[in-house]
Amino acid sequence: MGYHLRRASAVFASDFAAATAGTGMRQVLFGILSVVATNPGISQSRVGAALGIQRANMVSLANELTERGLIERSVAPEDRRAFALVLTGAGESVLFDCLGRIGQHEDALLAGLSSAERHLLLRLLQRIHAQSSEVDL
Amino acid sequence: MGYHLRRASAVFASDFAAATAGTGMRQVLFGILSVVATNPGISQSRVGAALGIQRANMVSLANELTERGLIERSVAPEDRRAFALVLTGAGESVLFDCLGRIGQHEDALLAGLSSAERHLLLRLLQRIHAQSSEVDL
DNA sequence: TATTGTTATACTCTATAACTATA
DNA sequence: TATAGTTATAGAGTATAACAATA
Repeated sequence: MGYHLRRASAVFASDFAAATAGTGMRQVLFGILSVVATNPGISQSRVGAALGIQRANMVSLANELTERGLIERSVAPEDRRAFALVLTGAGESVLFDCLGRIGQHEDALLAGLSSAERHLLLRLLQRIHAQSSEVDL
Repeated sequence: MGYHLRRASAVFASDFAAATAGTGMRQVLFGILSVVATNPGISQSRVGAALGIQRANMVSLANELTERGLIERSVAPEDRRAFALVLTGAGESVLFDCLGRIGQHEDALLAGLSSAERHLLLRLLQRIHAQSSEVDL
């Protein structure tokens, strides 16, 4: 099972790269943007916990998104150790653009599966990684 | 879907590491051993094509397995450019040992899924990555 | 004492280009 | 000319340890 998950995941990963070519997006960055979009004001640590990214590795990723003007960091009022992350307008556009591109490509990849099979697959995968996730957002 | 595949795959990857701790095995190496085991005499390139590993990256991986005494390389009689790979006795033991460990751990990870759900998940994953695979062995 | 963010570091994985020897 | 294996190299992802500021 681990093997097949690994291979299927690799197929989607290279498809992601093809779908978002030219946008400078990567799977990790896209994941961060998504989490920040649905949880405005969330801290770096919490994003990392949700996505399985270590605090130390979140730093350069958050720097990258900040330097590109896709997110903004401000000191969290209730905890001055933490940064509150929010999407900028540009960040929202990039996220929206990528969601469209990825949706199209994923539809093509899943063309061989019926709608019922897709939903089933999605739910099974969720059940697998939900067990092991620190935080669910 | 790409996101959930990525996360589920990561869960199995870290479980693989835990299951095989101390054996020096990694997912890539294990994959190579498996393919060589079921296709004795296969060439490095063919292994790479089956597993999605580039020729250039196969070199150091095959070196590593050879230096550990898990596989043997011999010049292929019908094509002197290629190496024919076979498992050594030690390679078979390691593979067998890891298969046992991984089986146990995967059973635990999939405890929440019925037998029917596991088979379904496996078949759906196979159908996804079979489309994009160069070689099926 | 614990946690947030940070720096530094190292290892694995992956991707590309150029070389050699065989075909 | 095409392919198998090789070398060198660079980028991305991930993991750990140690530090400052704040809780």
